[in-house]
Amino acid sequence: MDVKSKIGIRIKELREQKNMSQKDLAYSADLDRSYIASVENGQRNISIVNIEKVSTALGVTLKEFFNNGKFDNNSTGS
Amino acid sequence: MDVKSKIGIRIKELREQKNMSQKDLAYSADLDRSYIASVENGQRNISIVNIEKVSTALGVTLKEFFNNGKFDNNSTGS
DNA sequence: TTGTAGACTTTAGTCGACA
DNA sequence: GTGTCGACTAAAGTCTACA
Repeated sequence: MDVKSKIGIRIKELREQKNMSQKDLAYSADLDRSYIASVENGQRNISIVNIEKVSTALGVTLKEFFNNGKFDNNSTGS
Repeated sequence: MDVKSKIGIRIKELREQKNMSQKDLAYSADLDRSYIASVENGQRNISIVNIEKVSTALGVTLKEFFNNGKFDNNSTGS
């Protein structure tokens, strides 16, 4: 599984834990809702600045965001 | 301090631990050397795909990359 | 060995609309 | 509430070159 998908799944799981809609998250992170949708579906290569915005909106630090089994192995080839 | 600078410092510290030059890292991560330079100096908003490439080239997982005091607090406002 | 600059191509990210 | 599409603007990332 590639990083874009991992990030998307992580965002979605944190968002649902907070009972937020994509619209809520988009507003709170100051990003476009349709963009959040495509990121969650692993279609977009999100930048670090926006990952931080989303993390903040979800109430976690970057460290916490990445402190998850999904990120225990990189998908990049050797 | 903003995320772009934190990422840059983190990359540089890991790179120096491995005794790699920017050129080595660029080659290994399949990115441009001048680009690595500007990322290390906090001038670029690197994307997640490239963060993973760099992490892999540096021999750490994404989890390890972000498992660092610098990422304990987000710089994004409230 | 690293920083930066300029010109370039590709993609991130916005916005409105509709299923 | 979410996915996607099309058209748009801003910015990522490449490449060559020189201090």
